Amino acid sequence: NILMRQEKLIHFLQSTGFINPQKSEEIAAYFSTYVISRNEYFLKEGTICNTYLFLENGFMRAFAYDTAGNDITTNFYEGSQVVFEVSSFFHRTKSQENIQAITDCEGWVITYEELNYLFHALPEFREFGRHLLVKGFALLKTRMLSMITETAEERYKRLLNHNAEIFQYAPLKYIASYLGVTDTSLSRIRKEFSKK
Amino acid sequence: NILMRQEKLIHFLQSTGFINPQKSEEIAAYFSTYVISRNEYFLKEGTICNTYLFLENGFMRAFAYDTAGNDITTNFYEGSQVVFEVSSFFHRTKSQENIQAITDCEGWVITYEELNYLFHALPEFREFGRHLLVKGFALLKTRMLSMITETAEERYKRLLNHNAEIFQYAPLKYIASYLGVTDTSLSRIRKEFSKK
DNA sequence: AACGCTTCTTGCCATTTGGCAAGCAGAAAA
DNA sequence: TTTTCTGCTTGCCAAATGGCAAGAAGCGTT
Repeated sequence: NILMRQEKLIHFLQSTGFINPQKSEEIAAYFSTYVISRNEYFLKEGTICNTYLFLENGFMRAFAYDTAGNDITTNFYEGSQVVFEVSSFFHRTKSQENIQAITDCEGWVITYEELNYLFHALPEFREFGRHLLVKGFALLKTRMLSMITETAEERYKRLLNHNAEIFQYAPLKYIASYLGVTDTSLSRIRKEFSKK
Repeated sequence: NILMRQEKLIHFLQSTGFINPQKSEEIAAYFSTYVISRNEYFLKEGTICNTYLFLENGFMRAFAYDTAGNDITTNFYEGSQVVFEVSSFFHRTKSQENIQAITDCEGWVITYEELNYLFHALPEFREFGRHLLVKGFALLKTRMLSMITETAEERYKRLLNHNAEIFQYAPLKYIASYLGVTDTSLSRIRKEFSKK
């Protein structure tokens, strides 16, 4: 039974308080199942992000290449989060980022057209969408401030406290570039940290 | 004549292509004039941001305090931009940031209630609002990537190219914390840069 | 004009982080 | 099983950035 399996999605839709249980099920019905294997791409740079994914299980990461060709992790995603490239999705422009599964993943998706239809038809879903967007914005601002005011070790601790599970699945180099240090430095930071 | 003086606002409303000239004037009519003198606060931390400001002339900056009590500039604003703290405004929560005029400023404002009314009543204004939000998000992502991949000197050059006017009005220390360096270092970077 | 205040620069040295390369261990592939 | 590849660590040294304090320069106020 499909509805049964949408439990997490329905719960997520209700989580902000904008959408009541009945509407949640209604909205969830628009979503299709989505699975992706480890190392496969959800989004490739140069393409337009057309899929709005609710990630139910698994881990993913977004990354971009800097001018020297280094792979920089820009974000990590874990279960019960939405995954999409905001700018490409809403502005219908080519993405500058890649999004890749770092474990096998399962989730639920709708297309841009479907989402837009729902936004126009359901004010509460619109509010919900804006809430997520604003929350993501605020999170990024916090991370920016952390990048300016904290040392690499403090940022490491912060990630360890808030997203400990990432460390079980992502190789060190992915985490290092996310924290804004080299993998060499992160290895040393981790060594220092383990002494304490 | 008020309408005359709203030229910049009306032009701004049309700039994304979502709002036609007639609707622009209609929407602009909801805005009230706003003036603020140098060093005065548009928003103080601990209060809820209730004002959506279109800045017509002047320069402002947002800043927060880190755990050591240092004042960190999180953003600069110049004419023909909107100024508000996204998270506080939309989530109705206390702001963790301050926003301050760094020159005398003039602009146009609406309240949260007015903006919300317009969002619900006018789909095109809603689109416009989302467009700005997404654009701000994308800009912050770019800045984050720049913070990770570029040296302080490169970030300095980038700011100089994109927001040269800021340098005429903001003291060095404001710019330094925005770039993620100390004012001492920025002074040296600037010295090195001027040699070339 | 004189004073106080802020801003900016600079010297000295410490700390943080990076770059490179070697080595090791474990996992995946053959 | 053997081979190959990837991920992680570590030593050595360089580069970037910070912390502190002194001094110079500019600005506004009285």
